[in-house]
Amino acid sequence: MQAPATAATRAFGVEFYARPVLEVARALVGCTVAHTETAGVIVETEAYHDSEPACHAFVGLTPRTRPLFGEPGRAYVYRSYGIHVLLNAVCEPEGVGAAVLIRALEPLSGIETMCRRRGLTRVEDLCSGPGKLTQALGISMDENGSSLSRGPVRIGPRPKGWENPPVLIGPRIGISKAVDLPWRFSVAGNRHVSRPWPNPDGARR
DNA sequence: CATGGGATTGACT
DNA sequence: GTCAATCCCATGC
Repeated sequence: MQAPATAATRAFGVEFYARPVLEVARALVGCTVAHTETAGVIVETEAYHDSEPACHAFVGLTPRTRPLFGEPGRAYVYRSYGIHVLLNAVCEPEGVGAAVLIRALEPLSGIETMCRRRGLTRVEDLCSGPGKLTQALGISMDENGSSLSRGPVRIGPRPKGWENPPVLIGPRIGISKAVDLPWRFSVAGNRHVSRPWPNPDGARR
């Protein structure tokens, strides 16, 4: 008996991540992230690379940045502002410090569990931010360095209907260095993106 | 060993 | 719009 091919049963191998981080950041939009019984579709990512100062790996190899310089396809998980946990996918060959920050998901399964973990009921509030989605999926610092191919956190291909999402490219959010690099990728018009893009005409929505 | 700064969020004016 | 919460860890003495 063959089990149904769910998001949790297929995952990318190391070769998916062992290439330029900008390429992976773009490719991950529309892909799935799964942990325990919860899963979502990636609708927003950002790329970080040790050649630019916004990346933690810019300072070189330290205990904190060790996973960033390690094997591609592993999770780099860290605590932000003492409160939130952020999930990254390590990219490029070993020795290069680079990763893709997963910034927002569209919930796919386990939504009741997500609501319980978040203490909320509005679906748009569950995973619309890097700290929110780790809470909704139950991802903790324990997952730092773990394999995104074997789990417990797994990232896999785009589900049906997500084969070719419209992707917007722009500057990254919430950083104070290298603010102009257009290294943020998001699904155009998606309601689960962490923050709306500024209107070209400056008008508020 | 002491200090300071976040790849954020939610509550509040 | 402003602001505080609170942990990891890099840096400097």
